[in-house]
This record gives sequence, structure tokens and C-alpha cells, in this order.
Amino acid sequence: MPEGTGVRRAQAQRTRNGVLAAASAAFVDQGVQAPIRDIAERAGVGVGTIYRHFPTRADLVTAVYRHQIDTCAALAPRLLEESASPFSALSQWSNAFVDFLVTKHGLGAALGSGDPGLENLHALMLDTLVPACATLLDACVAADEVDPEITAYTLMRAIGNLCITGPDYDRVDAGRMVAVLLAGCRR
Amino acid sequence: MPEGTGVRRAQAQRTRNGVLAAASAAFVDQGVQAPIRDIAERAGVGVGTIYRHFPTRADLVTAVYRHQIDTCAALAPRLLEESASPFSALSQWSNAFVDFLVTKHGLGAALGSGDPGLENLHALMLDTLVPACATLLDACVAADEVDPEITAYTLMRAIGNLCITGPDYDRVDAGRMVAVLLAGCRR
DNA sequence: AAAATAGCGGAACATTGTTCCGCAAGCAAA
DNA sequence: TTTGCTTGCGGAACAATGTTCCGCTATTTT
Repeated sequence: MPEGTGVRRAQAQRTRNGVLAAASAAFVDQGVQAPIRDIAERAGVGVGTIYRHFPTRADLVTAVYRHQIDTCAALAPRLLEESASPFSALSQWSNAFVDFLVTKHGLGAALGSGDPGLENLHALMLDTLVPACATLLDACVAADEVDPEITAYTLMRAIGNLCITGPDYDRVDAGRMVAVLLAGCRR
Repeated sequence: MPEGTGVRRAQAQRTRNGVLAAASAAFVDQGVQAPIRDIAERAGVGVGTIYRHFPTRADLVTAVYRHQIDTCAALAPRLLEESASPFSALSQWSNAFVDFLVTKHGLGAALGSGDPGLENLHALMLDTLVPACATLLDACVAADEVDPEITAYTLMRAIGNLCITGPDYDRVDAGRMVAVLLAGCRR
């Protein structure tokens, strides 16, 4: 991490960014399961180079989406402050989360699959999103708006699963079902 | 299908059953993604033999679970008759479906993944389970117990997704979330 | 200038779904 | 019965994909 100065380091950084850009584009076109080789070709590098920067496939996916995940998490406190009720904030935040998941082809499925190679991604989502969700949920419970049985992790996971879309179950359906789920949480 | 008489045919049938048994056992141990080679070894046959009987992986999975799926579908009309209210029937039927999914490691994820190789399985579940669910749902709508916006397919799919379990989200959580979802459907 | 090393490209390896081919044995025709 | 066809089978072979490994180049260090 201590970015040693020098031409080489700078070049490496450029390569890394190129890989991230290529991966991002590939994920849009082919979903998160885009083959590493395709990404390497897009980026004009060898596969070894990708693995040098990102030890595993999940690390690459993680790096590509980290910013968006952080943004989503940061949204929670703001919504809580601005919304009429804690439940309304939770509802709006869920919508943001759904929008994030649903625009990333296969991300939901990848998360749900339990693929051991995606542990990192899973961990990241959990570490940053669960606390954010917990904040909202706690506020809802405090206001007696939702069943205290429901945990942030379980809710996040359920929402994530509901966002696994396909040809006959698209983002609209996912959004609707998440809304139904939240309605069911309500006191 | 016209079971030609003869020693060969009988042997083939025996082989087929052996494969089904081996697959069933392998699915319990390793989940539905158990490699074909493992199943072949368990059954004491070559991989070619498996493909002779089941053109694709999904056909094998389908064959293994077909009976249980049919049983589940057949449960719907009976519950509708015996239950106090249509919604209660729907609720009980959902529990049965959840139990089915949740005991098959990875089945939910496989269904959700959109893996093109599993089209057959997907189609089977849809063809037999969706009509069963629709019966219940229609009764609920007629009794004004659930929102008519909800379609059988969407509900099935949502329940299926909620049943994608993992280390930190198990069958208990899945059952709870499905109950919450149904509560949200209620009028 | 020589030696060490970071960064890179791509061949090579492992796993898995699927196809293909040759073989053994039952079955039918001669 | 003998001969040739067909069924069913086993496993090698192929393709796709994640991942590791090795040798090369050019920068950095001594």
C-alpha cells in the first residue's frame, strides 16, 4: 500500500485502473460472471496481470463495486434524518439497495450462490451495508414500526435474494416483492 | 418409452435407477451442483452412461426431484379444502414448498442463477407448481385476502429466491422471511 | 555497471459439463 | 448356428474457466 514512488509504480497503477475499467464494462455487458480472459483481453493485458492486482475474481468484483456500496451505506443516516418516519427511511434505502443490485446482472445470484470464491464480496457487503441497515432498523424498532425479531443481516440477505432477477422476473418484480416484504415487516 | 422387452432393456432400467439413487445421495451430500463424475463413480458407471439416460445435468436433477415436486403440487387443492381460509391454505402450502427447497442444498440458487443449462428444471417447477399456487392465490383474491396485483409466478419466484440459504442464513431464516412476505401480501 | 526485483504476458494446470468413439453382448435375419 | 446390426456402456477427449507458475523486460538499487 505505501505507494512507492517511481515510474514502475505509476505504470502499475495505470494498468490497475485499466483493468478496473475493463471489468466494469464487461460486467455491464456480460454480468459479473464475465470470464477473466475476456476482461484481460478488453484491458489489453494478460490474465496474470489481473491476478497480480486482484488475487481472486471476487476481489476484482469487490473493487469495481466498492464505491457504489459505500455510497449506498452512506445514504442511510441521511435518509433517516430527512424522512418523515424511520420506516419511510428504511423503505427508501431499500429501494436504493434494490436499484444497485438489480442493475448488476448476476450480482445477486453470485452473492446468494454461496460460491466460496466470493467470500470477500459477501464480507464487504455485509461489513458496510449491514451496519447501515441496522441503524435504520433500530430506529424503526424504537418507533415500534417493525417487528424486533427481524435482524439487519436477515433482512439484507432476503432483499438481496429477492433481487435475483431473470428473464421472467425482472427488476420491477424484484422491487415490488421487496416492497411487499417490507410491508410484512411492519407492525 | 415403449419398454421393449428383453434382457438389455431391463439392465438399462436397472442402470438408470442406480444413477438416480446415486444422484439423489450425492445431492444430499454435496448439493445439486455435485459433479457428474462423482455421481458416476458412486453409481459405478461411466459418465457416458449418465448422459445416455439424461441428456443434460438438469434432466438428471429434474428426474430426481420430479416426484417430490408433483407431491407438492398435489398438496394445494387438498389444503384449500381442509383449511379454514384460503390464506391459511396458501400459507401452509408455502411452508411445504419452503421445506422442499430448503432441504435441497443449492437448488434455490441453481434455479435463481438463470444458468441456461437448467432450463428444464425451471420449466418443470413452473409448469407444475405455478398452476397449483395460482389456485390458492385465486381463492385468496376471491376472498379478498390478498392483493390481486400478485401473480403466482412472481410469488413462487420470490419464495424460491428467499429459500437460497447459506452459512449465515439458514432454513429457519428462510421460513421466517417467507412468512413475512406472505404477511405483506395480505389485505 | 551489475545485481535485484517489480510488473507483466501467457502457457500450463485443475475442475467440470458434454461429446465421441470403440467395444461387448443381446437380438434378428439367413 | 452363424452373421451382422443395434443397444448400452465406459472412459478418453474436448471446451470453458478460475488460478498458478515461470521466464522476460525494464526499473531500481547497490
